[in-house]
Amino acid sequence: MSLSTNFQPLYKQVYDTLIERLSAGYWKPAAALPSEFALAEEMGVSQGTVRKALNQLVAENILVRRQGKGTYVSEHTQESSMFRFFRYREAGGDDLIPSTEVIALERREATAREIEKLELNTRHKNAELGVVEVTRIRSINGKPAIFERVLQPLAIFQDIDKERELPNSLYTLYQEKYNISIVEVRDELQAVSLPADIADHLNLTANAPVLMTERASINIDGRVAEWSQAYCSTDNFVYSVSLK
Amino acid sequence: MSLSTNFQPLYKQVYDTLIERLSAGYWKPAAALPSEFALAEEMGVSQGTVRKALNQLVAENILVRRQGKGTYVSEHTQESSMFRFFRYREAGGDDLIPSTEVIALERREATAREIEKLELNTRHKNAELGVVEVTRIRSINGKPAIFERVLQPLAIFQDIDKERELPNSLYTLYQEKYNISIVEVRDELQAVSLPADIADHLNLTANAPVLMTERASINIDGRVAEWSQAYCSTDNFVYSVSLK
DNA sequence: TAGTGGTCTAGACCACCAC
DNA sequence: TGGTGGTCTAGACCACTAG
Repeated sequence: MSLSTNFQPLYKQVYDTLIERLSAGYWKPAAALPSEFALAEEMGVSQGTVRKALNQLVAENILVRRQGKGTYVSEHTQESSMFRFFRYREAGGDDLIPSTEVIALERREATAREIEKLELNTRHKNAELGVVEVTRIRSINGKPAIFERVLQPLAIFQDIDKERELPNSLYTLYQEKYNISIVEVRDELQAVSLPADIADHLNLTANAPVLMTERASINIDGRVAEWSQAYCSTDNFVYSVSLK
Repeated sequence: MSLSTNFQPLYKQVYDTLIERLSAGYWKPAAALPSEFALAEEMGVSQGTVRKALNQLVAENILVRRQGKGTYVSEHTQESSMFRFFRYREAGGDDLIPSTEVIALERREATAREIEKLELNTRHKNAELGVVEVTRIRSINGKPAIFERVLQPLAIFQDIDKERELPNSLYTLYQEKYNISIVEVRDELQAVSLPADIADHLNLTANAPVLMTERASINIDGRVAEWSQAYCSTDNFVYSVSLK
């Protein structure tokens, strides 16, 4: 076998091993990892090589390091999830914290388009095609602002429709109960006329121009874990994003 | 004087020095920097410390490294600028390359809001408040899709209204002629009703829902270099972005 | 005081490129 | 063949944390 085709730097191999363990839930959220020297000895590399892999994971917000204490699995708190992935801001730029109310919850089969968006067909033949659809209203300063439908594949979130209560930011639940750590979201935005049936929920007139966002949320293992669609009035706020 | 308050790691000092030189145009776009060892000797640090600073600049797309050849200043080509900062995509996800037509060009005073957005007041008292406003139509597949107004402060872009021709992606011009390297853009998106005077330019009906984006473009020195506003129909495409 | 991560150095070896 | 960046190691010293 040729080595050149398979060659991976040691730090990359260490990185992959760590990702694998984190994906498998080997270390729980907020848990401390072994020290750099301990990991280095276990994997048979130098401490500097482990450090390089750890720094990469820190850059991806998967780990956090605290000088003098240790290296920890990032915890998706309500606040950090909001701050990181919730992109609506006041026109001035101030952060907004929405409150959230679930208005419907249904277990059903995914449609063809949803199967594609959730990449359910690529998993395996005879894949579980059931999903839970959660419909929520998110309010800002007490006023309804965002109408959102979230799709959760049952293949990933077993019996999530049996949860007693859904938190404001679902990602904390995903991490704690289902070993799903969202590390990336992919948004697609369009301006559309507000559908009449949604207008009621937002106290807006039908056909008002609203922002429609579709979001695929990516797990640490690189696969789509959740897909959602939202309608948002941008009369009082903006979708704010920085590209580097 | 206390050292602790001013303490900066060596690699950070090297980084700052390099940023300063790049901002000043000490190295031109596409130019090769000295080798790691040469920089290390010049700055009195080890090669590993220089490497850490260089890698940071590579991560920020400011430098590119080619194994066996050297380290170069990133060049803002038409293609790379488009791919990096132009976020409109077909619903399927394929890249779009717009063509661009300038329909108006005016030199005038900035309004109060524009002064704030361009941060002209923070530069110095008696700052130059003149701007050039370029109005452009960007077409995709030959059909007008985006109506855009770009504001260029004369304090940064001297006599830019005298340019014979403006390229499709302005950032290449900024880098080549004005020593401005855009390293970040901050977008704010809203859904609005298409104003009547703009509807004509886009062959759309007035009041159609369109995406309105406001963009501040940030120079390598961290300051706003350009501010623009655009109206875009999203009937056939989406604004696509990934958050990590 | 002991253990952790943070910085910095020096040096070895490899892969790639150009002459 | 010589110069460049890419990887890896080993070790020193510092700063922070906790008992």
